[in-house]
Amino acid sequence: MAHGTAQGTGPSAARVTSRDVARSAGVSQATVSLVLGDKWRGRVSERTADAVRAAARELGYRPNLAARSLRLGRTRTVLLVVPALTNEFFAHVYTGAARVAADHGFGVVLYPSPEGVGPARDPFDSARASLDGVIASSMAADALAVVRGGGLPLVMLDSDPDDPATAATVNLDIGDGMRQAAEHLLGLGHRRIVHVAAAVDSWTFRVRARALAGAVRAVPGTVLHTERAALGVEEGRQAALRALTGPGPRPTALMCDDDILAAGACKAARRLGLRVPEDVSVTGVDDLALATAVEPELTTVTLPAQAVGAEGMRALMAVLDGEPAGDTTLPVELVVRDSSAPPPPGG
Amino acid sequence: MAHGTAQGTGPSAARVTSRDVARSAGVSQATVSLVLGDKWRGRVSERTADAVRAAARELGYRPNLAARSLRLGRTRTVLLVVPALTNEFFAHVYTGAARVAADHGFGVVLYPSPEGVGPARDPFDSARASLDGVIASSMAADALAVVRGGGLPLVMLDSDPDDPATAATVNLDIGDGMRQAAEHLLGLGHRRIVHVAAAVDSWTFRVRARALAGAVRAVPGTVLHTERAALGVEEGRQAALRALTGPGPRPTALMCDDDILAAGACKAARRLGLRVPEDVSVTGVDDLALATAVEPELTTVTLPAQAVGAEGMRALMAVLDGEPAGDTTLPVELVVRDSSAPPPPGG
DNA sequence: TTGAAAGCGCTAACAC
DNA sequence: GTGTTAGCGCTTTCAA
Repeated sequence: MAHGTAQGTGPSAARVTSRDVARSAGVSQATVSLVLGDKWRGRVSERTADAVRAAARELGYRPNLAARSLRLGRTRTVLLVVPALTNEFFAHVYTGAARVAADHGFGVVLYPSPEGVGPARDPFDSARASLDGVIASSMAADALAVVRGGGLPLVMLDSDPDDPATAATVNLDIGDGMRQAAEHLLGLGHRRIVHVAAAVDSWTFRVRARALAGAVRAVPGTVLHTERAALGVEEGRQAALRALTGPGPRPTALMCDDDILAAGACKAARRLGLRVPEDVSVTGVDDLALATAVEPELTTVTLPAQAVGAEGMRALMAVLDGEPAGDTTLPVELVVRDSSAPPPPGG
Repeated sequence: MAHGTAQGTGPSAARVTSRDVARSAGVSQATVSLVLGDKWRGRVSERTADAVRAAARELGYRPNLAARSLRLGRTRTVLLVVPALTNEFFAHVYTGAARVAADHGFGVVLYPSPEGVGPARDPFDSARASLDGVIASSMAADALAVVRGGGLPLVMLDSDPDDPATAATVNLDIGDGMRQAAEHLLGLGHRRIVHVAAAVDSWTFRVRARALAGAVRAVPGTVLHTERAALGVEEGRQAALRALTGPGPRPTALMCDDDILAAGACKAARRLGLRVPEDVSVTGVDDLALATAVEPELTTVTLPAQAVGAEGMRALMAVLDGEPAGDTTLPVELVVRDSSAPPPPGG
């Protein structure tokens, strides 16, 4: 109480340090550190410990993280790099990752790679926290270099497992998801399919294209075309429009690389006077809130986003503990809703 | 595991420090600090400066932020607390805030208050970075206490400007937005309106309700009811269902507190065999991507989310510089799209 | 059971 | 112009 107490609103009020606590409790600063760091068992008397804790509470003591980090050489903070904040998928990844991190006493700092494309600005400069490790999710190829630069343990999510610079990867079996969707449509009788593909150069989209092509080719008499679109409703609409109005017989199914493109595809169909799913079937990937917000509700591949984040963080924690951490692949599942049906009789 | 010495776990290579740079450049460590901190003009010779920079680049030197923070007592990092990551609005707030922060050499750490409701876990514990200031956006009343606890300069976004603990506020003229929407519908001839209100106790939603009630009451012969819903498509659908199937004559317009609820309202209408906008008009607030992803595209109030973030950060920067920072209110605007029209003839 | 002291990497005041 | 030095607040030996 001697000097301006702890919780002044202003920045001015001098911070309470462990020395203040020590003085107030009548012990040395080292003892404070021991007690509050929970390392006092059998080294400090119960009574002293209580006094320290009381004093700390009283003064509103908060350890200075910068000092601790400096001393320890570790920050207990990891960076999560995502291509976009606007996509729910990454919000869920964050949630899963943050939960596991918290269990280990770690914090997670989010770094949204600007615009999701192009080389990210240096996150090690922008996120001013010092970092113990990095998790990067679904990065486009050219945004990767920067993430790698830090020389920190790196776990990649939804990315090429063969990348040599990563300590571990956690992937979605997205290829299987595309296969499920394709087989669903093929089973319904569709033979002319257009892949409305994301115009993003990343592993996850390359896998989708490959799996889709494989599944469709396996059935004789099928035709697969591809239309590329940037990730957006309007872009999806335009790509679908091209697909539906191009030369030759009209496709009966549009398989979109994500739900946003699928929403655009539905709009394109509707504006052409086509009904979904009676005239055209549309499928997405992600199972965002959007998938059930639109009408008809989308048949889509649901992705365990939170599990991805959680597994990724577990892997990183293991790496930081010096344990090995291999590559994980999480299963995904098709959810059939109202945007897919057998092709029209003539189709 | 008691490893007394420095860099235990990390990526083997011991970190390059400014001492290493100094040794390599053949100067003192202080000179390195001067040069790299860009404070050398007229104190260090051009040649020495060059040598230092070359050595730093050569060795891949990165200053230890923890040490700098400790020394300076400031971190050049601010925390942005948002109720939910899944909402695009906050993603844009972040973008605006981060841009301004970067211009001032600051970084922004995002703290998504868990679940958007209920008391947030302590962000000063979770976001491990030490902080210079806090910006909080659209917080529910009960989540606020925690944010306030840090004793740091606090700027509130989209929140009660009369709150005494804040250094500054940046608000949207959301009341005016609701008024615009109401007058739009009233002007089209609607007289039975239901407010599909967010079941969230925060300033922004209280203002919406009040403004809406005021605008509707100003026109004689109008009836305004309220249905409450948690923020979600399904919840919005159910609330709208109640509104459309309740006793008495059916409302001709549903004014929703945000686009997500509006999407749900559209679904409810459609499932009842009602057309939007011919039988019921629906409006939202936010102008998310969702607003133009659904069919019909939503008439909604567009919010300058990025400007909110940018203004908030400017205010915080001012406060940190010891300058005054008042309260700002940003205008909003109704965008009329396809979900609103005159009420049906009999309506 | 407790205290004294070193030192993490950096910046800035001050000496040379 | 450049080097020396003190010290930010903390954790952790080591000595008492």
